[in-house]
Amino acid sequence: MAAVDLTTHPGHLARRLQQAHYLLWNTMVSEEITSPQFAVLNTLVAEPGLDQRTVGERVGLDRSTIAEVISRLGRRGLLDKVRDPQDGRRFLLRLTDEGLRTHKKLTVRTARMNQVFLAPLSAEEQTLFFDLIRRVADAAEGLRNPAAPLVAQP
Amino acid sequence: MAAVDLTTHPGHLARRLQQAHYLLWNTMVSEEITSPQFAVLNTLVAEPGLDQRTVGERVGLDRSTIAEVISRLGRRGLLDKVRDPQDGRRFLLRLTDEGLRTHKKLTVRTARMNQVFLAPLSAEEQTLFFDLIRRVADAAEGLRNPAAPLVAQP
DNA sequence: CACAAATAATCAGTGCCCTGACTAATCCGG
DNA sequence: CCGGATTAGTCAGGGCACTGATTATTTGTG
Repeated sequence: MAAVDLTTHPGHLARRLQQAHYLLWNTMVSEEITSPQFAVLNTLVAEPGLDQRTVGERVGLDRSTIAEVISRLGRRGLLDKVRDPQDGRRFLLRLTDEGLRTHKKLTVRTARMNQVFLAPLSAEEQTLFFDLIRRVADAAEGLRNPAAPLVAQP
Repeated sequence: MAAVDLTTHPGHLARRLQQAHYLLWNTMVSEEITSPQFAVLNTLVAEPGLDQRTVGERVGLDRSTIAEVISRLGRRGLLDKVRDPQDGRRFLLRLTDEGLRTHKKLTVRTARMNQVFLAPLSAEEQTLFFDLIRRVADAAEGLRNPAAPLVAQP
């Protein structure tokens, strides 16, 4: 009695979507480098010398998780970590040559994978897909920190 | 150079969407019972006496993960596990009264949470949101097991 | 200047998620 | 009826994700 239909639950759908993506990534992109790891590499290609916390902010990972991911990338020799001489709390991150090469290689494969992943949708639907997901995710994230409400609510 | 825009990567978006959902679930539904745990409870409300593997299939979890989730629910006294007398490999699962009560309570809260989560979208957009995600997830899952192609590809 | 508040990173603990290797039970063809 | 294939579940191992507590450094104020 009273069981609900999970296919109308966005959380369930989100989990399934991510699982599907994980699977495809593993077969089409890399078994060593994961999608969050690629996101970190990508961020450091765009902005070399960022500190750990900021990288986490860019890719959407909390302080603990980003530390683990970076430690793995460091162990694989894809990035270097040095204390910020200006601020002894920070570590500054920079890709190694190997890290840059890896990013380049995976960028190509990732693009291919995205095409396959989104193939079931038409071009307009793909745009909509991005837009809808982004709006929902952004809104939920906004609830996290009440922040300064731009408009006063009566 | 050559960094890509992660906001056009479905995998990145899917991860962010799930994180946002996790957050909202934690604050609006339960800090003890997780969304996958609720999915298992829900499946057993609909079909009491299912075996572990089938429950995993229903909610989209592999044999290892479903075993962990079920072990946690068992420890909390929300379900019972008994050997199938007909097939000694299987365990049959059934909610306890406490499990049923928990499911009922969370069903209400989950519905409220889904409303908040989807609030940024209009009714038509919500329908589209489900449809697009489902199609992408289903297609990717289909790539997993080649299965029997219904139509011959020339 | 000194001390409290804030900040960057780590650590411990919990839970989800997968693969690959293994055990135990059942099924099926000879 | 018996031995090989299949199937349900476990276990080891790696990675992602969060919270709460702790440590080290910096900042900001009296």
